[in-house]
Amino acid sequence: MSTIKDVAKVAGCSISTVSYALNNDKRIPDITADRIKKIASEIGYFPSAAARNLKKRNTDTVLVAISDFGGPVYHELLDGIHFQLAKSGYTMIVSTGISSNNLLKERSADGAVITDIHISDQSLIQLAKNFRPIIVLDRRLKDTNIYNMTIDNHKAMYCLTKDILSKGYFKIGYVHGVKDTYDNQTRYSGFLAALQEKGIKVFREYYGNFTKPSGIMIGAELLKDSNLPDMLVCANDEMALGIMETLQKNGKIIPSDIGISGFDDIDLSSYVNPQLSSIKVNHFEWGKTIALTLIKLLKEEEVDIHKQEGIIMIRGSY
Amino acid sequence: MSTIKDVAKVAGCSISTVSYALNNDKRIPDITADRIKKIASEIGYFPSAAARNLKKRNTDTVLVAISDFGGPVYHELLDGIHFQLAKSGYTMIVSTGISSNNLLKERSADGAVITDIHISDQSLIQLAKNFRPIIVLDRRLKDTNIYNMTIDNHKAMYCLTKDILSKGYFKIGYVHGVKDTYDNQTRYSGFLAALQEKGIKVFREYYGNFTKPSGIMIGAELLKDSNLPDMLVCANDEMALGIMETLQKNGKIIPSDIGISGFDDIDLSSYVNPQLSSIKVNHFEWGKTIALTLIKLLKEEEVDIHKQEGIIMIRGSY
DNA sequence: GTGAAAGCGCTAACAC
DNA sequence: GTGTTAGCGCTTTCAC
Repeated sequence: MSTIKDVAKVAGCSISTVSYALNNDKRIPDITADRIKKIASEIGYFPSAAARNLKKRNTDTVLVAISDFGGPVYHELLDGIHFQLAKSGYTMIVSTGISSNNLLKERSADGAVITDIHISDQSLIQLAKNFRPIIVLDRRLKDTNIYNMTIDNHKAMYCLTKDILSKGYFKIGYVHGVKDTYDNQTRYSGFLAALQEKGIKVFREYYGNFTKPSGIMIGAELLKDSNLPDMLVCANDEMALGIMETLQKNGKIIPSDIGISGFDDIDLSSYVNPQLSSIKVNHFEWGKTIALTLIKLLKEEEVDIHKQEGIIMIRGSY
Repeated sequence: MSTIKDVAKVAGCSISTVSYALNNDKRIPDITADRIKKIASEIGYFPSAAARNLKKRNTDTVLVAISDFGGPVYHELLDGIHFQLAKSGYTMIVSTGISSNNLLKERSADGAVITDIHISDQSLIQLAKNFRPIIVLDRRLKDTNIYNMTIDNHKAMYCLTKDILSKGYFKIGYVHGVKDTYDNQTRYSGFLAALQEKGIKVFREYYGNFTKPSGIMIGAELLKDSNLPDMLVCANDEMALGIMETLQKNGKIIPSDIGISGFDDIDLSSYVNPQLSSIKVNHFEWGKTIALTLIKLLKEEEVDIHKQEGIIMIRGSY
């Protein structure tokens, strides 16, 4: 492993000159700088992140902490964040579980984006005190260094429900995800707002947990019911898909017997028949916005945090 | 930001005692150690990764560099690697693109797992010189610090083809992925080996690029052909799915008109009708094996590198 | 059992 | 334009 000293030795100058040259300090004339850079590359020198981070007290790195790598939603989000970060000269690292904790508390990044329900509000608040800005995507949380950027669930669900109502549906059931999550609550509230505006009551409510198996169970429950809703608004696609599959297997026709809608627009929703109407978010764009916001925060510039809009995808399922 | 000095001040001892206590050095009696730990936690002290890494010349961190976050295969692999790494006290970071390069060259991790075709063999070899062990999953490459761990494509494809032959198919076509990739070559060679064993010639070969659109194009090409193969062995699922969709849309019945098989067993392959026969790898287990191997390498223990076996999933598509 | 001190590889203030 | 040097926050050797 070569160090800055080795470069200085070969170049016949001091280590500070090497440092200046490699960091493009204007005081070093181009000829000298180029010579030094050439030497550095010849002997295969790269500055040590550890040493630089220690001295500069920053890492030029952003951490993205996620729950797991299997979520159907994250890919474009991560790609979008990385795209913007790279463009601005930052390095992005992604982590899960205990690794996220280690990286956060030992300050291995200058800022972080969190979408990991396994990290409690408590420990996030504690971590944030020692840390630089943290953007949370999966909850609302107000504290030092913590910023919330969420999808405008309420608005998107409100618009979707208005569209459903305009199609003449009125026996409308709602399928909840995990009850006290931010996503479930805000989606539900948007749904309710649209119904209330028309003076319509919720026909029935069902309780799932955002997974397909919970949708399958709700589907089975529905089949026993002689007085079915004519429309089912689901808090996410996975449950909607589970319900749809169960209903169709048992001879129900969608959308003529019963309409159904989801939220998230996962890939599979375009593969089923009829295609599932849902709400989609341009995650790549959202990722870019998040990264841009975090970069401003890191530079201590003014930020104006806004919610990401959902896009309503009306297809064949209602 | 509190440092080790702050803890020492409050505890009324030297920084070395704090360091010993926090690192569970047996020389410090439990009573003292506990007192110091309590103080540290009270003032919210966590050691700085940068300082520790610089002094210890290691990071206890492993980097996993991937092509992008959208690949259908990676989730369980990453989860498997993380599971094992966490169990052994390592932190895992995942990165793509330029970030991977930065992290690698600045030695932000002690070892790395690479599955990113965008990193050239050349730069990998160069990076590996300065770096600690690197395990590559997506190619064969022999050099200092570089270790290959791959799926036994040849064997899996050989076994699948043998099974296909035993079902009586003999006009067998092969659908290539990107021609000169490791995956394509080894899968093809397994296919050929099984045919040769029976003295059967390849009926026809088709050339795709591992994507669904390329499968769709091959499907269109097939439809123009009056003398179709009776079986299509594809280098991966995505192409197989594209072909299948195109053929079915045009009235061909699978498997009676033509059989088809894939490789990778992506989720979607169980959703189509008939379900696609394919080769599956237990990626979570494979991830654990990879992590275990890397940990041994980091500890400079003996390793015995073996290929991961594929599991043949015979379903309805042939 | 505890402390003083050296030093990991850099950056940057300061001197010339 | 270049060099000397202090010091970032730790770990660890050595002394006591």
